[in-house]
Amino acid sequence: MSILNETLITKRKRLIGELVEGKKIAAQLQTLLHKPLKNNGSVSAEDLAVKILRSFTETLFVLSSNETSQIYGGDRDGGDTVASACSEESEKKPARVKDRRGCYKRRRTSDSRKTVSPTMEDGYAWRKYGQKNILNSEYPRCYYRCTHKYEGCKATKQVQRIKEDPILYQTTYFDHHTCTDTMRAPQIILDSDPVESLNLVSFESKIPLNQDHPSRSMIKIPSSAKEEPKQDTQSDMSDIKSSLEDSNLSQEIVPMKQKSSVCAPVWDPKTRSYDHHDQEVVSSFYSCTSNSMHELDMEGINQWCDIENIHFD
DNA sequence: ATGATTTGACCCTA
DNA sequence: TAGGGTCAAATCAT
Repeated sequence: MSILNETLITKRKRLIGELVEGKKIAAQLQTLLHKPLKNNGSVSAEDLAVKILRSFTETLFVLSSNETSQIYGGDRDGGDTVASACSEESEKKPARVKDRRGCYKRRRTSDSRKTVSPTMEDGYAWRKYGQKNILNSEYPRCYYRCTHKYEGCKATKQVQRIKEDPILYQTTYFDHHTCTDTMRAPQIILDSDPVESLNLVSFESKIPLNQDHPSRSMIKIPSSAKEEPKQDTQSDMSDIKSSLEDSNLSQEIVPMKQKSSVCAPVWDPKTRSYDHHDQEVVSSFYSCTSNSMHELDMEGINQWCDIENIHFD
């Protein structure tokens, strides 16, 4: 069996595993939502929501990554690793190194994955390390690296607003996260845009998933929708609800459960993925255009997305 | 005090 | 050599 086939099978298994896990946790969340008072606190609704979101993000990440980078792990000739040798050496050098010659190589574009999204959030913890004005670009390009760089994770990304559609961000990812799940823990963020807030939920890693940690969900109260999202406001799930109410968004929310009808969300391909040739590879990121996500109809979702019955040829 | 962001300098590559 | 990617001191935020 070829390496390519083995990789595809591994990828499929990972996708199925993530989706099945997500469904399982969603079912737990459903139970919890129906009997919130009987929960003794061993697992919170937020924990479950966080796990679901992490599962979806992993799935989307696998789908949006190209085969080549899956196979070679993004460093097949050693030329893609930017500043890796430099960072290793810099740990030994306490002061600023003036001579940075040979410190890094310009990365190649062959192992990049592009996405276009109304939010910069993607479920990972990033640290900004630079910003540049780009020629003929109206908006600066921001450079991020994984928060866990010094633990060995080489993932980086570049984010830039799209000139033609400034509410959208084009994100280019380089390398893959090698930081483990124990390093990652999503935080729920509702996008700053009032409408997107209802439809797009993203999260970023800050604390270990498996740690017994106080609630760290966050919400962006709709403010200036044009501002770049900041992620420093902590609140719990009740805060999210009250925030929505405070921001008058609750008036726009239509309960999802409507009599006996199965209500499946309507997905809008706002976010697209591209390979390094700018060819659209999969419409893997969708935002829900329905304003009816206030109450989850898990039965409907189960029918709408029978994950465990997915078969691959 | 600690961690994140800003920003100018430095360096590499097309 | 210009443009783009990264570093790291200074600054800001918590």
